[in-house]
Amino acid sequence: MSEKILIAVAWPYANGSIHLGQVAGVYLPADIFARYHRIKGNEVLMVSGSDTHGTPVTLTAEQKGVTPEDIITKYQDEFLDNWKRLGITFDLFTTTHTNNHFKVVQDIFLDLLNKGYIYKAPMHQPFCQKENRFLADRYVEGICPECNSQGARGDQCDSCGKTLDPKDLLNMTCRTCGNEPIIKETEHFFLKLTFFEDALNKWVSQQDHWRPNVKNFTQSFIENGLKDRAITRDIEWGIPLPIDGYPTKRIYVWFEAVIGYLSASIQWANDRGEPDSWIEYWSGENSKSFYFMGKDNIPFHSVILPSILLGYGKFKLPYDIPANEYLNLQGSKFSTSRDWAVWLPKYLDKYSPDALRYVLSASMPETSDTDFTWKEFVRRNNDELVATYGNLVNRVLNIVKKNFENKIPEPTKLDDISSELLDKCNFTMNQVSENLELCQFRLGLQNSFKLAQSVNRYLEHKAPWKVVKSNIEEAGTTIWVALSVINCLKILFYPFLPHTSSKLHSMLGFKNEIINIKWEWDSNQLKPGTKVEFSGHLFEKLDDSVIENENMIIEK
RNA sequence: GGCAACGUAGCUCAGUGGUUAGAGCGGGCGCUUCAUAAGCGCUAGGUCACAGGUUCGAGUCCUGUCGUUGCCA
Repeated sequence: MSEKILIAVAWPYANGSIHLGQVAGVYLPADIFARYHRIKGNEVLMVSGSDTHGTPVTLTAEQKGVTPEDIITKYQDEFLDNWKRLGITFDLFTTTHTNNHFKVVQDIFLDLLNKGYIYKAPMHQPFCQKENRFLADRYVEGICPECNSQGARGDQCDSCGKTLDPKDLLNMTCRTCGNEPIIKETEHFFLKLTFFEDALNKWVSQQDHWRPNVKNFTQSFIENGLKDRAITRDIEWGIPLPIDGYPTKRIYVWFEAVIGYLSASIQWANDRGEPDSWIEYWSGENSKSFYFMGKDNIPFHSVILPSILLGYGKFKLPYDIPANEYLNLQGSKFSTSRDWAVWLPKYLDKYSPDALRYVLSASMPETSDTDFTWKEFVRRNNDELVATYGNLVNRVLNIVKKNFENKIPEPTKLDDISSELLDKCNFTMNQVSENLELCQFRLGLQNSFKLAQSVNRYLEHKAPWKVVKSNIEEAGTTIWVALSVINCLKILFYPFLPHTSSKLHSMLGFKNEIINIKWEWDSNQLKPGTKVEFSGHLFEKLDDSVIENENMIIEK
């Protein structure tokens, strides 16, 4: 029976380009998972969108002298273009700046307010008297009380790295007008996380299928004591409160952004003209939800979102939260502000999407931080992707071209080694299936790759290029076996390397689109006599000069 | 300062308390030559950071030290 699989993917801030760290940790694993489940025959809903309401967005807009709308439009367009080129197949990639999202968030806010899970309380914030507004953390700067350096922001000192409370800054000034703000009392709405502590604790302790890092982190987060958190701010950019009397307050991003998964699901259902079709994904018996994100986002999905869902009461809690660690760049964390990154749009302008998908899948930070270097990128592309897989397809199709008039040969009797190799296809399909369902993407890729190596070994042993001179039937059988396994590789690699599998699909003589394939393999899928067509190498070899050139760009 | 994670082959990384610690790449030797100088086989290479402890048994669990990184105040 087919399942409903909700794939909820963390929302990128719409104030800068996507970098490879985000691809490796979030978007690529989500897409591999989605593609697998789709061809497995499950119904998949994969949603995400631009996070448009954080202070990063307003700050970027002010720095560039444009409106926040200009910024989010620009990056929303860029993200959509990037997903298309890299092959990240969202069912909907929306933004948090839509009427639908506003309405869904406000409904939930009201519901939780009425039930007492949201309450009002006073707090103290910096206030600029000249501009007559409260200042978000990043809108104030001053002297760091820790290291005495100038220019520390309200939330953090860039010089010593300490995180700060704005009211501790010395000589605090307003970042836009330069005046000294006062500390003023204001009222805010708080989410009563403390109320859900016991329920959360019980729920988390039962999640034995979670990754250990996610479960451990969440448990210690809860054991350290949850605090009710303010979910409103005195700002202009964001979602207004759905109650009278607070025209200058907005709902804070970390409350509304996680609700985006729900509002996006509703939007998706409306857009396809079946307005109730989202419900099964959120509350159906036969549904499971998976939330993909980087490790910095774990508590938002394992504590805050579940609290909101528990309070609202109608929907299932996350089934799994396969958060990844970080992909570092040459040993240091990717950093947007320091421009220490490899940017996805720049990458896609120069190199192939599947090369990146392969390299990042092979070194996906599933259990610990991993490292991206251009040297390793070129090496994996050339020595693994091109040499083992690309060359395999190349050499086999070449023999078909030279000796079998570009037609799939007719097999005769199979010897043991041939049967064993065909058996290994079924074995690998099951193995990789299990890997992917457990979100072990790196292992799944490795196991698929082993099958490609087996075919190379098989060819070495059978030497059809020799046998063809004396016994064309036997050579034809060998080539038929090799082609059958290559057809299996096409399926196995499809979640990882969709563009390549698509190309291979038509090379093997199939006329339908790749999306119509199933996660099912049978050696009879290849029909002897079918014309195959070699339409160029699957992968391009990269010159070593790429390493030097790209290193110069990131270290500029 | 507090907390957490990590430290395994030259490099990048796997290793649910249980044989002699693994893979890929790189190194060395050989075979092959259909193929994008690709492929296949063999081989070398480890005090599992260090020191204690628990255990019949520790890379794995505990304590401490050193080192790296991240998060928080």
